[in-house]
Amino acid sequence: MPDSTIYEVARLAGVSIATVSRTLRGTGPVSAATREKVLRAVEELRFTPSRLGVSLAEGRHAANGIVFPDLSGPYFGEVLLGYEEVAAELGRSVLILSTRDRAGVPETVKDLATRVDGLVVFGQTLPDALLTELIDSGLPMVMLAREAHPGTEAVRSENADAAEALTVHLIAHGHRAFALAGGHDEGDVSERWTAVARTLGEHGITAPRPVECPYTVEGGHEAGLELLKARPDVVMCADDQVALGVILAAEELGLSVPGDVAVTGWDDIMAARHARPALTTVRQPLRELGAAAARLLDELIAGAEPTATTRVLATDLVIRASCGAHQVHPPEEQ
Amino acid sequence: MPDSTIYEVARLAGVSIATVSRTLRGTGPVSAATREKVLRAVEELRFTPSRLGVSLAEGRHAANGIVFPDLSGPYFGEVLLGYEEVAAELGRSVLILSTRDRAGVPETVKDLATRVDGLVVFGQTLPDALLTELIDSGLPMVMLAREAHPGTEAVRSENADAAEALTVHLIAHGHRAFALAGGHDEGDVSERWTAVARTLGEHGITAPRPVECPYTVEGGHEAGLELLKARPDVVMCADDQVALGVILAAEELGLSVPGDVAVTGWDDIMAARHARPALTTVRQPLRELGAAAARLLDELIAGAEPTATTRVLATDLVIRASCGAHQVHPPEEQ
DNA sequence: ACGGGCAGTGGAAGCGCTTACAGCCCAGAG
DNA sequence: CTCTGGGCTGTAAGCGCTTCCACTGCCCGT
Repeated sequence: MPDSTIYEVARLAGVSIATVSRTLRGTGPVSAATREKVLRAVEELRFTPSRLGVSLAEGRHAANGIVFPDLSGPYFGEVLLGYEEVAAELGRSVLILSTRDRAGVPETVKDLATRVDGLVVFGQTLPDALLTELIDSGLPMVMLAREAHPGTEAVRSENADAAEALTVHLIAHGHRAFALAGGHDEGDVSERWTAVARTLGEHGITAPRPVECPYTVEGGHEAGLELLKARPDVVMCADDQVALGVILAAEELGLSVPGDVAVTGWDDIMAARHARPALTTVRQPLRELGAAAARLLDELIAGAEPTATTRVLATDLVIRASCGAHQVHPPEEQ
Repeated sequence: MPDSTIYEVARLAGVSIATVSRTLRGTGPVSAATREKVLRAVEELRFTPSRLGVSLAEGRHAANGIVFPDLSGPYFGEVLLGYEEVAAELGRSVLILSTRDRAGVPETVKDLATRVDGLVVFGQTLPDALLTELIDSGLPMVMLAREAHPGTEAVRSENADAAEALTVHLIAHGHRAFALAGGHDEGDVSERWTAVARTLGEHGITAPRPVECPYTVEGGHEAGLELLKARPDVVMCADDQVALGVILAAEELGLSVPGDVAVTGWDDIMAARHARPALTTVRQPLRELGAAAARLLDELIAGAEPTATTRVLATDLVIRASCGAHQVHPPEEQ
């Protein structure tokens, strides 16, 4: 049962396609009688305008894209959720593209770009050259979890202050031998490590070099086994998953957390709260991140000039047991 | 800088748009010299064919949709990842739609339906009437985590056998007073409860009515507070998040898990492994679920007749500490 | 009684592409 | 030296919709 077209509706209603279009979109005047005929025909034919036709004529897709590396952890999923929700409110569909471990990303992204009115890209996901090419093509873009590129808007969550606060907290607990798990030379994580290093320096402690590892439990586990040989007082981790892996490694090595070694994460994923020991971490407003990106993109699509400004969303330090602050909290609310 | 069209390329290359199209798609013969001219023009104009034009002419979108309730837990994210990966391999984009707590779902779904060649729908997400309407419209559809609807294909993971095995395991551990957290009258969960009830019956145990609750940690927490008043031996939960909530509730009530009460989950999400006690659960092949759905949908789109068959993917019983089997496992691999 | 204005409608030109079909030209066969 | 058959290319007809513009009556004011 092939979908009916506006022509069939027009014929059945005995009017022109122009009138059908006007009736359905509420643009231009249509007499009550005609409107009635058209609606009856639409009903009978179960007519739904072809998106392709509409988009081609309107010159817009009414769809947004988003590019992210992965969806495995809770991080991207939450952001995506916030993004999709706002996009839906704004009447736009959402096309997704995951790049992790995938070949042919540039081609796929370019294809995606032809299907949307604008694109949100997670910081470290796309090579700079590709980014520039997309921007130059005039596609509205917003960057997530990274500083704005010229010609874009950006939104990320606060890193430096929280990192400093966390570091100060750890120092106050008497920790001196720091280890950092999960390195990266750009984006959110590097900002945090920079702030950590500065803060440590201010307290006369030499900052260690972060140990590279994938942002997964397994990655943290391996990095942990390596790092813990040096018996640090505390391992600060790039994210919660890495931290969970480090805790696992500590258990394996017979080290108690936080007794022998403290561990901290970042993000405050669900598992952080249920881990034992519960994870000290920094809560990011993940959903708001996605929502903000969707709104910024919408403005850009609506014609706003890109200002290359980076919005910064506030984060919260969440102290739990894994850092050695033994205080017990009442059950937390969602 | 508006994108250039095939007309401009044709003009610049001094040929017709038909030749440009043939050159770019590799359909029909084109002389080497002409090809060269065209490619040079394409290069110079940075021409990319408009997806809209192509799709309208081809009569297909080269895009798939997927409808799911939420992306908060790890469950849907993993499935989505598997889906998107396979869809990308098949050269199709993915449009997503989340329905959780959202008004106007029918309209939004219908809009989505006009943008894709086929749709994957999670079981309990859409009302039956809407489902039927979509199927009747001729849209290829596959159901996820639910029995096939007439006119569709379906894929879900095994429930009954695993539920029975889990129940038998718990009975063997001496548990007799069962409680069930997280009810639902359709889809995966109800299949599990049915199998649990049957198995309990075969052992002379009367099955309790499942207590309804949202499939979240908070939902499990509340249900747990309620359920645990009756001091069951074991609480079987609809999924891992609910189980984590129940464990939280038990802690609050001063009950030790699994000492005073055993708890089991379902899904084997990441947090299940890192919870203390680690959660006994059933592992679902989430990514494979999504991948299988994508492949089935592709066949349907390619013209295969829907058989209303439900594929069943195998699951694994994962015994950890929370059910009272005190054996210690070596660290698990991903 | 007459002209202006406007509500209501249809015609037709795109939007950017694919592809059936027809035409042209040239080499090789007869 | 014709004739034929490819190889290559262009023309044009869609694909389904929006919207500008022109046109027809009809109501009203004067």
